[in-house]
Amino acid sequence: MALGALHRSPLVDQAVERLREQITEGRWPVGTRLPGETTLAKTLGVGRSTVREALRALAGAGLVQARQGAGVFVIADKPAEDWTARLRRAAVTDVYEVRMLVEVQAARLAARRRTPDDVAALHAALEARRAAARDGDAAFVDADIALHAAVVAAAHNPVLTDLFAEFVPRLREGLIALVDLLGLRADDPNPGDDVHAAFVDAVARGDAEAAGRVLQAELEQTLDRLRGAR
Amino acid sequence: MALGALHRSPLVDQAVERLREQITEGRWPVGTRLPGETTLAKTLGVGRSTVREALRALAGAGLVQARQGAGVFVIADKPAEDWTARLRRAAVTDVYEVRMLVEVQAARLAARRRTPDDVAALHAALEARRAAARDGDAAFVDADIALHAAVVAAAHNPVLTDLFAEFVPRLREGLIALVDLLGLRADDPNPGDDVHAAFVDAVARGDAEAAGRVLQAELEQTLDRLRGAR
DNA sequence: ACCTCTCAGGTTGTCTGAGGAGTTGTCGTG
DNA sequence: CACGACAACTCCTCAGACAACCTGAGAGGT
Repeated sequence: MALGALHRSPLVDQAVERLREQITEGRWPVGTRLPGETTLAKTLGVGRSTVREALRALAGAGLVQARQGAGVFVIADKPAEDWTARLRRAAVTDVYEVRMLVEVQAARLAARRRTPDDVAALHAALEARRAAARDGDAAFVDADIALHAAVVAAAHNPVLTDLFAEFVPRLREGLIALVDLLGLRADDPNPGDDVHAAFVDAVARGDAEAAGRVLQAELEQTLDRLRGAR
Repeated sequence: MALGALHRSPLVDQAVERLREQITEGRWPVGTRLPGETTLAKTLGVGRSTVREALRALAGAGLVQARQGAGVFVIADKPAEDWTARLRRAAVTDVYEVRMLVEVQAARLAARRRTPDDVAALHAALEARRAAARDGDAAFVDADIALHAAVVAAAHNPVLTDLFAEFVPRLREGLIALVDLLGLRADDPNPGDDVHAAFVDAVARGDAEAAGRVLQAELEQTLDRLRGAR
């Protein structure tokens, strides 16, 4: 058997495949407990270590979760769900609105938790945004987003930082289109500089209230423009 | 050591974390070979089988690939994981904090946009939460989360709704553990009922300010408890 | 009848030792 | 220089042992 295969695949990989199939096909629905390792070893015809490694691989893929003393449980039945693709499908205004909700609160947190390093990074990002005034729309939007990302980073919550990062590609798309469509930089190549400076200053001072208020006003204005431009 | 849960994490998970870090931080760039199993076992201070399982988990996540006789090679340096997997790896407190930021703002939006149908759904969810006071901790937490999800839904932003849904599994886990650990329902089987009622009322009245304030106070209290229970 | 405690059985977690199978670089030989 | 044998490395698989842990059943008390 398997004469045609150039490489006989390791037993672990075969076990992973067989287990994954049975999970996606609903033999073990989400929430149920899998048979014990020794049982699986017998039914699959392999050693217990092999079964354990196969289960680890599935755990790494996010399909199962082991709880010592209790068993191995199915926690998902589909390989993955791409959140960035989900955002791409959504309306820009919806994405931007959520970004606003998140970032305004993040700014409040940042004003309370920022370190001297954060403040330095913020000022550097503000300067970079000014320097990008000479460049094209894409580069300017990138610098703008980098400044906002620096604020979020100053909140010191890894989940928050990663969440914002998820939004970046879609925001970038929408903002570049907006700048181009409305000619926002026609007369002033560096729009919103004063607002951003005031905002950075509020975070640096630790004034959570002002930081949230200024940022919300700025983002709401852009959101209105996005709604109008649709 | 406090990898992010309320229980001690297994050695395998710790090994996975340490290896993942070093990969994402560029110590072993894409394409390079990792040290051998025995070497890793010595440097990580664990047994060989533990290292093997950790490597399997990373392989399942798509970060490395093993070739018999040759070694284990890095094939990607960024997680490429879906968002729920990311949340599962994060600290409960970090996840909860972001949830708080998002939901407080969502509540403000909901107070402005809620329809009569939304209000009816909110009242139904509140009743369901009261009815669940008789049930076990898991059922009660489910009812509680369902109420909060109903509020987010009333904001009428599909991205926001889906985002909250991503948080649910991790929140559920953490909250059930918290309720159990602190015995929150020991004397009162329906804790926080008055606060939730006031909150639903504020949204129904369209009082965005009150809705945000009440919810923030409630969530902050729980967050403090989570931080203390760690 | 209800509650609490104990305990036994089953489960995953971890380590060790032993071989098998495959790859790769070295080294001697022509 | 070309080539084949080979040794040293790698991962792969199994078996066994013990520890840590969870769960449910049953004993015992209230």
